[in-house]
Amino acid sequence: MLTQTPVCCPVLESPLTDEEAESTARVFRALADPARVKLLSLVAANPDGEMCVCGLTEPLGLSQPTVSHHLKVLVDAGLLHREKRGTWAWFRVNHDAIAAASAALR
Amino acid sequence: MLTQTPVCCPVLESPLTDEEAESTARVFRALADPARVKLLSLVAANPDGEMCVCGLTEPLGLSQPTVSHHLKVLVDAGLLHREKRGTWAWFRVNHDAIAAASAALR
DNA sequence: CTTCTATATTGACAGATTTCGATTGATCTG
DNA sequence: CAGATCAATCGAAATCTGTCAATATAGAAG
Repeated sequence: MLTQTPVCCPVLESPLTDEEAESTARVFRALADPARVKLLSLVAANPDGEMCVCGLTEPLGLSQPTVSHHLKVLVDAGLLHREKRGTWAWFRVNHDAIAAASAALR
Repeated sequence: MLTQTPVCCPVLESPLTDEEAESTARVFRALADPARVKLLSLVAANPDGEMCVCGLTEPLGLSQPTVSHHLKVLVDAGLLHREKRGTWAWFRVNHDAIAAASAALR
């Protein structure tokens, strides 16, 4: 259960408050696992810009529940967008959130 | 004991290999804790561009060994540079590494 | 050489994370 | 409705992480 949407704050400009540091670290924590980094790159690299779980399980070499878990972490962090269409769940990269994370390090 | 220097790879361009994903996640893992994000911002915001452990323990509200631990994680990830001068250890932000992490998300 | 001071390391513990198998829920198809 | 398929959730095991107190190390000062 997510209580608030994570927001990335500029890290190098001025000392962050506890809340800002917590919120920023939350986003980077979502990027702190190789499986999730790979998931992001797989979804982003797909020509259609979206993929379903069924297309992600095999290239990751992890079980379906594990992939589902990692996708949830990315969605909760705001880095992926999930859309359920019929039985399938389609994921797209949230480029705004990624850009915010990138900008936080400049 | 660090076996290899972490390298950030562009996440959104093409699917990453296992090694690239591992290496990239390692850098973000260093940013995945509020104490370390705060440490980075404290060092970066300091006019001199460097700080010693003694100046970082109090604003973090953590014990000296814990701060020392977090600083080691940041140094191992290449995000901070440590220079021992006498009894003091001075830390500077490695702006190249930070820029690489930022660029990996573009 | 002894003492003091600043960091680093060790050891221990609690809590979080990763992972899977089994199950559930939801939707499509016959 | 019955069966099949895709994804999410649950429960549990193993591992990793953050934290501190205690100790070690290394340089500075007397």
